[in-house]
Amino acid sequence: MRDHEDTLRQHDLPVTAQRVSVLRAVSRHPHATADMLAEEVRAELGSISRQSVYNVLNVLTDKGIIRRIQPAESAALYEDRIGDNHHHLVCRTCGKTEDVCCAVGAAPCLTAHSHHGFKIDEAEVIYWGTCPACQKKKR
Amino acid sequence: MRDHEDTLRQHDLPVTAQRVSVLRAVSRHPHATADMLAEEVRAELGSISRQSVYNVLNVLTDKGIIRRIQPAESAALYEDRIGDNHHHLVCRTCGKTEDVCCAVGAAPCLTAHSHHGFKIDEAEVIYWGTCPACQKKKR
DNA sequence: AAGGAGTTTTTGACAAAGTCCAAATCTCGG
DNA sequence: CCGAGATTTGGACTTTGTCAAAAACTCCTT
Repeated sequence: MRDHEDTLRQHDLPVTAQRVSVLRAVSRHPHATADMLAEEVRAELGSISRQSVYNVLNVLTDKGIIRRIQPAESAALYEDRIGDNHHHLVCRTCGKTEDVCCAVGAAPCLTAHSHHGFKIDEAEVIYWGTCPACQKKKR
Repeated sequence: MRDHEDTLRQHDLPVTAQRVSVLRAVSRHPHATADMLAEEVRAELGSISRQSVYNVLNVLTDKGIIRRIQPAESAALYEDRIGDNHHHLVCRTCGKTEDVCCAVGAAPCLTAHSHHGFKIDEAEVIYWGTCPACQKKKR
């Protein structure tokens, strides 16, 4: 938690209980939604407004302290782990989300021939499939 | 339009004016939202309910006749072009979306070492960047 | 340690994108 | 042309998130 306070200060963000707690929650629960994180924070702080959760998540995302991923058909998910260009694996049935190391190497897909004059700054990859548990259920 | 009727029959879907018109609209405007498509259909048919647009789009997507893409921060987009494993390039500033041929070759990313026991069936890639027009404006 | 400027948090209204449900309408095979 | 079954409609509702103004807090300065 001290770590988290330091992180905030390093980014010139005033330290508040809400921010520290959200940061802790994200860190404990990678791939959680804003709603799930709000629950976590409430368990710790007693209460927090929905707006604050969004405020904090937006600020942290803007500063690059956390990363937001938004798989289709789902609310945004947040994670701690940044700067290592990993991708995600999402179960079509239950939504379970896992990290996947970059298949090809380092920032591979960025090699998209700078098509159409676009200046590309990120390649987002989501693998869709069925998780082990859901594979079993269906059979 | 005849083509579209045939497409529907081939998939055992009763042919309705709404379906044919939505299909035409998607075909004319790749990367359009449900809302934009509803406008198009209204221009052609006079009217269509919001629910029907969603019904039709969902059915067509389920049958694999069209494809739905859902970039972060945007409503779902629909497109005609399927089965060629192409990806997308989205402008962070104006949302403009373009097709990109698969950078590496054929279904490349699917090589994600079937991690975690997941059965992967699709690799979705979105390249984020800035389109030429927005690059100019910013300077 | 107290004061105050500038941020954050809170509250409550609002918006966009979809879904749910029941009633009305339409399609297509016989 | 009929009727069973699928589709379309309209309206309420849900989810996820943003806006704005007032209250509360953080942290720098003294």
